[in-house]
Amino acid sequence: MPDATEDSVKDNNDMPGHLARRFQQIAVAVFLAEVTEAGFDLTPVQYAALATIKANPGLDQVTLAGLIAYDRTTITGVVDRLVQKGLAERRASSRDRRARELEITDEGRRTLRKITPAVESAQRIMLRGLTAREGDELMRLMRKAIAAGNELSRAPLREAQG
Amino acid sequence: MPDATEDSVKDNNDMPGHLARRFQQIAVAVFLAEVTEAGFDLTPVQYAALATIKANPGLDQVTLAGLIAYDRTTITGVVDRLVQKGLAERRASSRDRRARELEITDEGRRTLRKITPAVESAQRIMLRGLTAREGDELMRLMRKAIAAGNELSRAPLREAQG
DNA sequence: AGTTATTGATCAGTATGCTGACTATCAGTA
DNA sequence: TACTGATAGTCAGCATACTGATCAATAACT
Repeated sequence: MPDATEDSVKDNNDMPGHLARRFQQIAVAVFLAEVTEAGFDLTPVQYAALATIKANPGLDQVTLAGLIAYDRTTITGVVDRLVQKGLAERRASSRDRRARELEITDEGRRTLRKITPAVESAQRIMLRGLTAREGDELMRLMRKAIAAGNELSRAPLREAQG
Repeated sequence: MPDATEDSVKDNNDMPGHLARRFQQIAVAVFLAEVTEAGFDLTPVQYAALATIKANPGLDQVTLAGLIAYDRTTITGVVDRLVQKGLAERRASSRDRRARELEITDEGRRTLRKITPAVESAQRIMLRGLTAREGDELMRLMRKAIAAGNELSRAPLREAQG
């Protein structure tokens, strides 16, 4: 029985930060379970990076980081592992010798195509307690809160520049 | 300009998992910014653990993990750091020699009391893009989704046993 | 009692994420 | 052209989180 006397501390369930951590924790677990069961070895971050590389061939790492709101220091390791698995390639840019151009490999494309059902299944499972309308509303509210707080983390979302 | 031809991959903003990661990322950044500005050095996880230890004196690490839905292997390091900072104590249990009983120290109590405004401020800031009603609704939907997915992660929420 | 199963805690290993620093390179300007 | 500032990428260090293993101790069962 919790000792709540003179307690200015709210219950965890009233803390959006705690709920966010918990929801994300479940989301990651569901993603990994579905992807593993489908026979693949790819984390949520690696999946997002690979899909973004495919959609934006030749992009550099900073752009990739901005498109999915990672820290640029995290991207280094993520791309390392994608390259090591043969799913992506990292080439020196000809226009800017500081930059690396990223490309998806055929194997990466194949993986992405075959993994999609598992990923979509995962998204459904993590919302399975909600009605379709509630799921949409949850996503809308998260999008809105995220938009307002975008600049507050070190890794804000950045649009690709034309 | 993204190449979306024949793309079965949905936009990131339609993926609850991605939105969850992003929202949590902002939540952590806001928490750390507020707490640091208030002059403290405590992570969200450390704060949650410390508050739970205070509310449940003498609890063991597995119980603590269950109350805030951490993995038990993560708790070891978190408690290590709380002890090292002098905010909590870890004692051998007399009833079960495998277990450690956790207690908050006076300094931990003092820290918790003084840090509370910063923590509450952080919770407001991470919802600042939403109306009060929307913030409540977001929390309600997250709670509902979390309840349905509780058993899907390795670290589900567990009630304290009487 | 003796065997088995379970449990509390820790550890090794891996993968995010972050801060802050550093190198190499590029861009703008005096 | 030399200087200044900004930028791309990496690295060291730290703190979550997870998987799977191990050890000691307890609980359950025969």
